[in-house]
Amino acid sequence: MSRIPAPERRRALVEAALRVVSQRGIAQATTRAIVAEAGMSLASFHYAFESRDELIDELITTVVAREQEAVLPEFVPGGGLAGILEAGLVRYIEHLKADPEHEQAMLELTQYALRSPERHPLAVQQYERYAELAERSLERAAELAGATWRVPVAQVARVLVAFTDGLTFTWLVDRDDAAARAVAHAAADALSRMADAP
Amino acid sequence: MSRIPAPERRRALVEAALRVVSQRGIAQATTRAIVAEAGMSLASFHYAFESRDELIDELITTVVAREQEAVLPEFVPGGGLAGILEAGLVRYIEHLKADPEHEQAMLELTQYALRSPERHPLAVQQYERYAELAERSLERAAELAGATWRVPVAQVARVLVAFTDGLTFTWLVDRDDAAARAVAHAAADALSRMADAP
DNA sequence: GTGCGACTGGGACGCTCGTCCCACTTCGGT
DNA sequence: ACCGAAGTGGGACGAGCGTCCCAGTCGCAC
Repeated sequence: MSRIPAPERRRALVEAALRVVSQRGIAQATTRAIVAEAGMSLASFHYAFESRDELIDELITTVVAREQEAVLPEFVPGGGLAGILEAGLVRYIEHLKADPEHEQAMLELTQYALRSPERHPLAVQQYERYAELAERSLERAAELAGATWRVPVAQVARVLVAFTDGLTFTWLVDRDDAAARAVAHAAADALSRMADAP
Repeated sequence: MSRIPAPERRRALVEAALRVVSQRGIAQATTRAIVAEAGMSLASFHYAFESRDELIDELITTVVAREQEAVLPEFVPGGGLAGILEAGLVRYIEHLKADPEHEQAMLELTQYALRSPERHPLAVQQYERYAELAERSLERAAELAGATWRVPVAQVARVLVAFTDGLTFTWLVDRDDAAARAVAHAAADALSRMADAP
């Protein structure tokens, strides 16, 4: 094995861990499985990280920080605010269908963090980040539609996050695209009513 | 230990397993933890069950079959359909707050089932059951409000399940009651628009 | 009361887990 | 050229896991 400085190795291990969690679940993300995925020896793991817990924590923070605005809204001519929001959610569904394992991994990491008191803040952070991204999308959508939010955007954002979560979870179970679109439609409808049209 | 016939022991073990999963998560629900919770010896476990997997499967089916219509709607004078639905969802929030660990356990069991191909059908069954319960609640709500569903109720039910799931998951993370009520309000609003008032 | 099948308890098995140790190799600065 | 620090590899550790075995004990039918 070629020599790799520790910080770079940390990054490689985090990436490998994400792949293992996505493909096999967090319970199967053992030090040995991660190291095998990264093509390293077991000793390298504990040279780069104090413990498995330290890696999992870094995995969560890394992956949350990297989260993109997946549902950045685009203008839909004639659709109004509801149409723009629905189009955004439909695009999220496409993203979900393209990489279901990633979203499943996110959900699993959240639930994992929820189980230990010292990791709970990580889950809260994760959802604050989601809310932040949702907020930006909602502001952009209102701007495109020429509408203004009647309710504080931060509050609307939390509703959007909850709707997206439910959409994701149920789709992961039943893989029913039509049902997901129905949820997207209903959610967009509900959200749009929290704004005033110009 | 007094002598207990195997079928009864199975039931006791399933109950103990549910308590362990609720309190400590499915990863910690080891055979030893479960028998300790049930106050039995380890050998009794494999006298009643072939394997841990068999118990987990039975735990999931048991707990799904037992699921109640938690959000059975009541008439809310002057509220209309949206009001009735929102009241039902608010009652679900109360139920969630009263026993968060149980709902968390449900979510965990679903995600666990999602991870192995032979268990995936259990998760699907679980959500079919949820949809069925949601359907009955929606029919009852429409009846109380004197409204009729414009969209097939089964389809509305899936949207309700998704909304409830999102509500549950996000509340488990942030424990924000106000945000949960906002989601309930928006969800009820969206659902009520899938029906025609009389 | 006696026999047999149902049930019990303790201990042990083989395996995998996270972690650690230590001899070894490589690299950059002098 | 060399020396100390940085990085590597294999093997081992103790603990915990699911599962199994087996000698023992109970209760019911006869």
